[in-house]
Amino acid sequence: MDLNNIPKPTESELEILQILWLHGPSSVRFVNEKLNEEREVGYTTTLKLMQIMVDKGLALRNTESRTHIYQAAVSEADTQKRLLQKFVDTTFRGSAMKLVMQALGNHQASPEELDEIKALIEKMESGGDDN
Amino acid sequence: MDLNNIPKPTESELEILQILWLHGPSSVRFVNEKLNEEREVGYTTTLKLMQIMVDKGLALRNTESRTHIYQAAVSEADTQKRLLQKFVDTTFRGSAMKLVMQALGNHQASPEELDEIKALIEKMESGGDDN
DNA sequence: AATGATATACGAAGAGTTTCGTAAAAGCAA
DNA sequence: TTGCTTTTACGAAACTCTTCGTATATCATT
Repeated sequence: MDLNNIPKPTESELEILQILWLHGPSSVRFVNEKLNEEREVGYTTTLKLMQIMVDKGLALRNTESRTHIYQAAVSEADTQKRLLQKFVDTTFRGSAMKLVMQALGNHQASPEELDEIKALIEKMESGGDDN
Repeated sequence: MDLNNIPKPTESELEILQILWLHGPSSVRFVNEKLNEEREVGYTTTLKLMQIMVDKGLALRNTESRTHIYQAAVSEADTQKRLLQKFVDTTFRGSAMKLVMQALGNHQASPEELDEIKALIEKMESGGDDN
């Protein structure tokens, strides 16, 4: 696959990335077991997906030992940012604020979390040009 | 398609829904022209998609005149809510607050918008159970 | 060495999505 | 009526994603 220019991960690939981000470099077996805590997936299915991810540049693998070790090749924060951008565009016509309001309204937040958000807003309102 | 139990719209279907939500009941030609403001799409491609959307229950159509008129069969708010829920789960491991923080950080908001959010937070902090 | 377990490689089937060519029907204009 | 345009209907190709069967290689155990 094209070095540089890494594509958007699919649903299944994102699930695997979540595991790699959370647990660090992992074997296919480990990832497959984690996936199977959520839903049934065959071992070779997971293997194939992870091989494709390497091909796409979403993951790297170390083939020194017989059991190959895979790791994420894209960062969680960057990926979230990219996917969020696209999601805001397609689902909220680019209005991040509408999304924020929806998210705040739908999900209940703890007082601590709300304070965190308020703090961020304060910061944005004071030094409110850059970023 | 199954009445009731309407599936999640695909990317292309969502694009079309956006147009229908924004402009109300529309002909295939109109929708196709709007789509072509963004990217090149053939007329029959748009037609086929819209027919499928009727089949899935995502859209309704009036066939009284020769030019059929389509309208969204699902509301914008409900759809956004559904898609947001799924997006939070898959991309932010269920943490709506992380998503909110990201969205606030990435996109610049006007003071008015920030105030709106603050107002919502105040409301949540006072009467903070229901909703 | 032989057996069994575990790993990767390969390829292809099946489902869903997107695209569009072609045909048929309906309306319009000369 | 005869053609030209617009519209819908139909079906299939192209593409992507997911899944898994089968083959092959590697390792450990006896």
